Amino acid sequence: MVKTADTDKEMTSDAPSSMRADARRNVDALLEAARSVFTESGVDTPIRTIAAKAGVGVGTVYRHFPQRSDLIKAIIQREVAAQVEAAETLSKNHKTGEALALWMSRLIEFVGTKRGLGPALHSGDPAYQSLPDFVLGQLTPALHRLLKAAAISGDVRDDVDANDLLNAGLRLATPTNDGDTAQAKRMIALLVDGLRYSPSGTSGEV
Amino acid sequence: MVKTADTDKEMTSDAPSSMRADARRNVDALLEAARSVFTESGVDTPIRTIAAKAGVGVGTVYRHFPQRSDLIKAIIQREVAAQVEAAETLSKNHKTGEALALWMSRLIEFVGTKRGLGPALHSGDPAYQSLPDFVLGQLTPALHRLLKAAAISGDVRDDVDANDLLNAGLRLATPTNDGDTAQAKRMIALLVDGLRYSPSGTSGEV
DNA sequence: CACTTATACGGAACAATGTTCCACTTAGCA
DNA sequence: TGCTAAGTGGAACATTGTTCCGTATAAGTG
Repeated sequence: MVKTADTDKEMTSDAPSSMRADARRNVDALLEAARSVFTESGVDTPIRTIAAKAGVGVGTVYRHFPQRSDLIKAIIQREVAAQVEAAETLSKNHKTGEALALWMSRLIEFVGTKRGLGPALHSGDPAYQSLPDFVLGQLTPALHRLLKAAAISGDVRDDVDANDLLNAGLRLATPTNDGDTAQAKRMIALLVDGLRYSPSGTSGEV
Repeated sequence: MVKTADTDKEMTSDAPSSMRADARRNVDALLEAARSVFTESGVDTPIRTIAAKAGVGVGTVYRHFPQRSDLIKAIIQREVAAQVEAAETLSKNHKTGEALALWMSRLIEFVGTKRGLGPALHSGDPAYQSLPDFVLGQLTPALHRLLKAAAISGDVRDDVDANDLLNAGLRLATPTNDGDTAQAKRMIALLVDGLRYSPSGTSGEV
């Protein structure tokens, strides 16, 4: 279910047509190699391994993707876009609160796609530095809209920041080492219930 | 298995008296060096650096602490014990729900103590492998008691697993790269509010 | 097509770090 | 004092990130 019917033309989204033919070919091969390696072995797989799988030298990898995060970004672009689109779709087909809950839950599949992506997002490792900005930058506006709509309709409280919620969601969505997502589901659900709780009652302060 | 009365003398907790004097000296020096290095530079500081700071060779480090996590464990033992003790103290001085909330919030200080400890707990890196088991093993029973008490008194719902909650808490408690804990506080508070919400639809909402 | 050149390539080379191994040192003991 | 098992230090090897540069070639140009 991950792979949708791609047109068979590789859409690398990273290849300005001004690029030399061999360069383009190598970029494509790298993306292809990285895609499979990231899924199987994780986003922290050695560069040499990816280079070998793509049949190029490491120099070529660094030429096109100076930082590891650049390679990851190129690869998860689709997933990020899909997550953003899901916000649109969900809000059309569900009540605001439910749409929000479903979108948050969908973060689990988003993060689960590439092994190690979750930890990478919060590790602070300089090799991944630009990843959080990229992901948060894309997803925050989408979540913001869902959250605002749900707040206005009264499905959830209105004192929660989209950025906080997204960060929390991404942290909880990261699967456990053994790849089990059941716990993630429960934790996300618990967090979402926090949105439904109205602090106006008793406490809520710590 | 609770720690029995530590005296305030340097309690390395890793030094059976059967140990040779020089070995004991080295272990102490290592713990001292590691403690400061972990706080300043993070738990992923190179072994060589720690060895140098302690004035020993790397072989000596590996002799006493075969895995990096062994060194970390020795160092955070106090903090873990303090967090466990806090459960006791809090439940004596607060209502059940409040005690639970405060304890969850205290995870932020616990995790914030050593730079990089949070990510290490969830990274899946084999060098830290035994850490999660160690930490969860100590903290889960404590949280379980708090959670159960709060559920019985009706302060929180009763369908949440202590392990799930602890995992979630630890993930959310991990500070952002810049060391800001404000967001962590808000996220934890939101999670705790999820405990107060009753999924059956009625009772939780006042 | 032959020639030129900017572009790209590959991989050797260097640096940082984890980890092992063993010749040498020394604490504890008789 | 001398013996021996325990402990030490750091050289040596393995892995990986990253840079650099001599070589190869795509794509124009005449």
